[in-house]
Amino acid sequence: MGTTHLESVPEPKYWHLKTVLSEALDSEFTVGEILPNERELAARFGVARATLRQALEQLELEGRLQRRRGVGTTVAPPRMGVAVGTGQQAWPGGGDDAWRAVDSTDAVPPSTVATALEIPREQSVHIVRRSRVSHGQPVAAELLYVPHASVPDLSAIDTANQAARARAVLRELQRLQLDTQDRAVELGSARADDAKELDRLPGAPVLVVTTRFFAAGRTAALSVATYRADTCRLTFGASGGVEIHHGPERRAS
Amino acid sequence: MGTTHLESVPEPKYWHLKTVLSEALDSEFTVGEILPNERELAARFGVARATLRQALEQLELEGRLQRRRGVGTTVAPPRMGVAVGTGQQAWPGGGDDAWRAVDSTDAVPPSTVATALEIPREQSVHIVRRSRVSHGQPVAAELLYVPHASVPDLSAIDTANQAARARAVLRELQRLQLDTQDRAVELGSARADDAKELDRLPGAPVLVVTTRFFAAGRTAALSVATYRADTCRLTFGASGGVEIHHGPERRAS
DNA sequence: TAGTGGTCTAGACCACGGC
DNA sequence: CCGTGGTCTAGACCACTAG
Repeated sequence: MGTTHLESVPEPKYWHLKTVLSEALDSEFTVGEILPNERELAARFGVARATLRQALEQLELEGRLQRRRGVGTTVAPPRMGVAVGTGQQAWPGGGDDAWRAVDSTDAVPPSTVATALEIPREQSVHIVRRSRVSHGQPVAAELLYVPHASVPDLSAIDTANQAARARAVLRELQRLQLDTQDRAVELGSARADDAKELDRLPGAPVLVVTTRFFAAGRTAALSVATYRADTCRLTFGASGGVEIHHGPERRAS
Repeated sequence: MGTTHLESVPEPKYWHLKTVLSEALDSEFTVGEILPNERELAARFGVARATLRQALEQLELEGRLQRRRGVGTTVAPPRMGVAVGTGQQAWPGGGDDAWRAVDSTDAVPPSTVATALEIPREQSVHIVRRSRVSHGQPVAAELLYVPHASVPDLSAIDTANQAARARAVLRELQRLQLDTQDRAVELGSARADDAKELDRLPGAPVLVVTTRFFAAGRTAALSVATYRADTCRLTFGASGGVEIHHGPERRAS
């Protein structure tokens, strides 16, 4: 990594810096290697630390770097492909699900969720919390909202064992005939509790996958899954996904 | 685990600020309304402008705000749902496609693309540029990579009319039997040219949708589509998608 | 030209992890 | 304890848009 200072160009310094660092990462660093600290990097490039940080932020957003307070900045491995839709539709919690049921509560959902579920405001639903781990890393946290009407036969459950309660709700769900489902993906920022579960700071960028499950002409369940945007590439369809990534860009004129 | 975790963790100022602003947006502002400028807001909340900006950045990332240099900060409308997969598989450019072909060139793709296409490095391919507009706003820019082998009958085309050339490539593609396709979504930041097309600054957060098209046992084409992450919610499946969102919405008068 | 958001600086202190 | 990244300040100037 050279120490050449930056020329005065119309291009913002942090943008140029990001490009330089990106190329250095490609050619001079290996995955897992730790970079010089921010104060030294800033000095080396002749910019303020805030400017250097702006470039690092971008690279972290693109999944090239990983920064951890008290530790340092390391070169991140390529994003892992995380299968989100297998093509065929299926209830959550069935068969070889990648999720682990954490617990379940009974509470009033946010009004936006109530609207999507087509139930009255202030009506409580089952809220199942699940988490997903891939390659030894936590990659997603999910809240699954299930109206009582969708699992009418749910017997009285030992409320002390929350995980068992969660599994019971999922089991009851399987008995319904799944009509269809639709899905949406958008960018969000991690709430404090999700951030903790995902081992990130609050506000970290996440991909929010919202899935609506329809059965018997109703919205039978709603899943809001929060994936780490820095480490995950969400894949849809049969195969494992595409391995397109950063790297030298070239374009015709 | 017997210890009480009542630790009074001082919440970062920008995080608290974001919460306060978010609530204010719900209750005291209407879509399209312009906020006080950053210097005034910072003074009003008793923080430095940089701190205030950190909060605004988050809200913009979540699609709550839109900031335009020289103009001001406005309350953004809810994200628009943008259909990305209709469920059934289809070639790009067929029928009622939401895309507009811009031009086409013949060039060597990035090495990552060459790998995905299973072609040798340094081998040139057709690169079709397309753009997508929704509700009067540019929402996505696409680069479609088509190996020459996929469109062998493409006749000599008037290279002066780039748009016609692009349409010709797409037309030839339809003649192939589409076997299957897979798709991946990940977070990225807009390259300079994409940013310009999307009417955003370079580095703006985007959702990158990579689609691989298989035909005759080969990867016949590869699409890399870049969607504005601030204004778009990508929807999959038959219906229009879910309308999960932050708090109460009100319309401007 | 006036006012906005975008960039940048040179400091300071804090929270966390490892030693 | 020390070194790391995370937060915050109080300025400055630049780039853009609109009247």
